[in-house]
Amino acid sequence: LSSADFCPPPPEGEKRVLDSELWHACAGPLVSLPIVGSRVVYFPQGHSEQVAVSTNREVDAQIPNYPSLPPQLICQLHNVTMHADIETDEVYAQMTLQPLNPQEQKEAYLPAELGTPSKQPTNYFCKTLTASDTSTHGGFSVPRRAAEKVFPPLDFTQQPPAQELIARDLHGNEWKFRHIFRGQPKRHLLTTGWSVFVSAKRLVAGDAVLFIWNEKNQLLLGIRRANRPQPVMPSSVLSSDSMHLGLLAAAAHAAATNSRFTIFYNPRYHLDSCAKPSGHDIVSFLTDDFSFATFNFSACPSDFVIPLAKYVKAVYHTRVSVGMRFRMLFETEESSVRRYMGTITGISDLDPVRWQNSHWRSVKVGWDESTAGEKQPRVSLWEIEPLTTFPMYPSPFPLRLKRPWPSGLPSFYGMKEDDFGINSSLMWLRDADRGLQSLNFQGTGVSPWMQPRLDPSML
Amino acid sequence: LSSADFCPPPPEGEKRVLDSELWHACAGPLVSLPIVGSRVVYFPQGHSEQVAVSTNREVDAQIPNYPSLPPQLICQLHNVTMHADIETDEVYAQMTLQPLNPQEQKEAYLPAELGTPSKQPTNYFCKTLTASDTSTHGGFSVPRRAAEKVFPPLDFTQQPPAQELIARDLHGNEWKFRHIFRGQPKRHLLTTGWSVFVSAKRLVAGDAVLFIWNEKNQLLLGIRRANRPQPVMPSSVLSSDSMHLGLLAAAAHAAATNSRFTIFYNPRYHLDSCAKPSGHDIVSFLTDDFSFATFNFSACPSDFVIPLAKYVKAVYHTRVSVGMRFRMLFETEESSVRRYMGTITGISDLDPVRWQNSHWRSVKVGWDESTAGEKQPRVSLWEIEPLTTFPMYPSPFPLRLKRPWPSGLPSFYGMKEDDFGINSSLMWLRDADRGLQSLNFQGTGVSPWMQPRLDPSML
DNA sequence: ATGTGGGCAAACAGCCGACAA
DNA sequence: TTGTCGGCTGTTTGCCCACAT
Repeated sequence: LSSADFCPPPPEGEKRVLDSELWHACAGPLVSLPIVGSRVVYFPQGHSEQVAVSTNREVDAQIPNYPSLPPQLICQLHNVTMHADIETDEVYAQMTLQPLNPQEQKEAYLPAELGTPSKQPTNYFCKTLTASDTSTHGGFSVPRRAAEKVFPPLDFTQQPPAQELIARDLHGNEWKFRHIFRGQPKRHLLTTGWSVFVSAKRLVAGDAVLFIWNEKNQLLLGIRRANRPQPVMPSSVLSSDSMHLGLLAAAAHAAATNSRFTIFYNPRYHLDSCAKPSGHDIVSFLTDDFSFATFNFSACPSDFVIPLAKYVKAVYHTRVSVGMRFRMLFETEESSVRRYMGTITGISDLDPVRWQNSHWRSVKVGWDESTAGEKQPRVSLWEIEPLTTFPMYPSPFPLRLKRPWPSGLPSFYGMKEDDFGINSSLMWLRDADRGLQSLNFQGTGVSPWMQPRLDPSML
Repeated sequence: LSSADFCPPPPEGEKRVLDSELWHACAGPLVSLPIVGSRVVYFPQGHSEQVAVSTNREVDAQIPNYPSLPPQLICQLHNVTMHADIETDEVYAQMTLQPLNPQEQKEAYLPAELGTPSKQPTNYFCKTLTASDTSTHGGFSVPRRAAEKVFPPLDFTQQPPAQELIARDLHGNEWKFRHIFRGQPKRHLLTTGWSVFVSAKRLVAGDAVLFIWNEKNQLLLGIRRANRPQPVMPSSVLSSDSMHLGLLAAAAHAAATNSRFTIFYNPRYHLDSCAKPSGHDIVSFLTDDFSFATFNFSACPSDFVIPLAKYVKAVYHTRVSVGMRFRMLFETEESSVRRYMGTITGISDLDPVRWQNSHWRSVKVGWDESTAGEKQPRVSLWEIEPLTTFPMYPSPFPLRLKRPWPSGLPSFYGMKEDDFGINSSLMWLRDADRGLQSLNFQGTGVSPWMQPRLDPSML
């Protein structure tokens, strides 16, 4: 790191604010963070999953339950800070949550709390590094369109045209590169300075780099490592069991005292590593669907902190049932998004012992494409976009519900709804969740999840 | 790492057993591990301290107490495994502990449970690397005596005498070096292969390397990094608060259910980073001292899992008081040990709120040497070796005790003691601890710790 | 006894266009 | 359009000894 091509970040005060645009670009198009000040739903179960992945250990069955800890906590999101691992540049976020008491949950909140979809920057490009790019033999071959879009224009009166680029990474470090247009045929290359960057970041072929030209005319530089087998280390600080206990204890304590607690969210640990989905029967089923143009269905595969509005909409305002077809967004190799289609094959608790009646990954799914064998066989309601193949209003038949959906509730997010309407909806939500947990369906022979809809008036 | 001088470890089954001798050599002469199967005392408070150091965060005052969790747990040590960080080679140990119920604590145990002092290997040497050693310009200059003692003898009929050495590190990786005896004057050098090792381990001048020639005629190779400012990263997995909660919850749960739990012990995090000790009054005081030749006082500065026998001896069979002089072992720069002297300046709770009546670092001390300004101002009873300047038997005066030390108890570790004697001692120990916790000294104007001795019959 | 530095040769890093996919 | 290669050159690595401490 002693090369002149690398400059440490300027002091610039105690805490430097990490560039949000770059963070999101590195995190990928599917990762969105809830808005500070908004209400979110926190899933200890999902958090536990992430800790399990990051410690590379499954949750020990010995770990006791916290009976007072429900599967989800409605929280106020007090703070979100974006971070990047100093060693690996891995992005993660720190969130401060405060569970809301019933009184606070009643208070009105703005419908805008759904969260802003992760907006990928426009002037950017992302290239997966080739063997030549990472070899010490040469520099970095810049795709032509990328160079023309993202880099400052070269002075073509020079022979050869060249300039010095200065790019800033997530930590604010500056990297200098010689950008030259030469060769036969002509091409854009980064030469001097490139290998210093590659070795400092320990990039290998298959990793990707990412350049952004932002509104302030700054060049930003990020990396996205390939999904190589995670060399997750067993932490050496705390046993994975203790970590799980700590996560649960922190949430339970915060819930009991309505005090703040802090969690780390690592978007990298989304990535699959799940068993193959079982075979599925494709059964068509009818439903209605309260879709609003403003809703963003681009769910993050394993977000365990999601906007409350998203949760409410998915759990209480969307009817799903076995056999129903759906779409879900995934990130492609080229860091764009595409939809995969699948069919719901079951609705049941992921962990009936520890997390009964949790909505976390309660939907068992089968994927249409054979290449989807590595996708999760279980998703959460808010991650999928049910397909509506029939007219939405009115619902053709009530889906085994004894009575149709209570009027007034579907327009939960309607702009014309008065405060009382919103409050009553929230109260109902709370009551319904409470009812779910106290119900015992044993002996009826049918799991409550097999019913496409739980009407609170049935309880 | 693509050099031919490095070989990955052989498969050799699923789990490779790390070389104990090498681990201890890297950990240093003061680090000893309790014996598997023995009884130990576990201090959540000390564990918490280590987590605080490793996460670089102090314990949040908001963290709730676990009222059911005493400051120390008597446990059976079921398993100890030695580990080394795959990135840094930092050594640490994993221990499986099981809290004992009162019945189990009564059962007889062997006096040998004090633990084996860390036996540093005999055929070894440790050298702090110079600028020349770590420069790319040359190799490694081996001290003459070290080479003659640890390396296989060279064939001096060759000109120059040379051989290939193969050394194995903590992970079982093999490193090949050319060992040559040349130069004017003649000296032992490691040339080819050395720089690969230096760069792979990221060694810098000031770090130390360590060669062992063991009984199986294998060459082992370890490193000990200099105490450079720890670049402790904030984990990005779990918040430090949650970690503390997890640690406490794991211990509390294990204590409540008498089930096993797992902790990591990192001898590196011993190293000071404490505030300067306050000024101290040197007050001489008299005491007696039940010293046994078999006892090992080489305490590890911050072990939070210590042999039960060591705890019992220090807490119940050693009288300490303010003003008393003591010695304590420390590791020197050259990785040997030396004694520092000091004076006890106070005895009180380190954390009167969270950990009342804990023996953890209950002794405030002042150090004789001015260079000792960086040493801990607080130590635990079992870490120090009180100096006996007066005849041991009988005690000149009873130190404000209403009655002398109960007969029979001092010979706790005596070989002639029958089972009943041992059992009654343990029962008394338990009762005494319980009594301590239930007592309330408020209003008496004197802290219980200010009394040099707590006689259980006083309670 | 051992740390540092000059001399020197071999290896590597790294810039170039040629060529092919 | 862009990945890889041979050619070429400047820099670094690394082995040797001299010399100083």
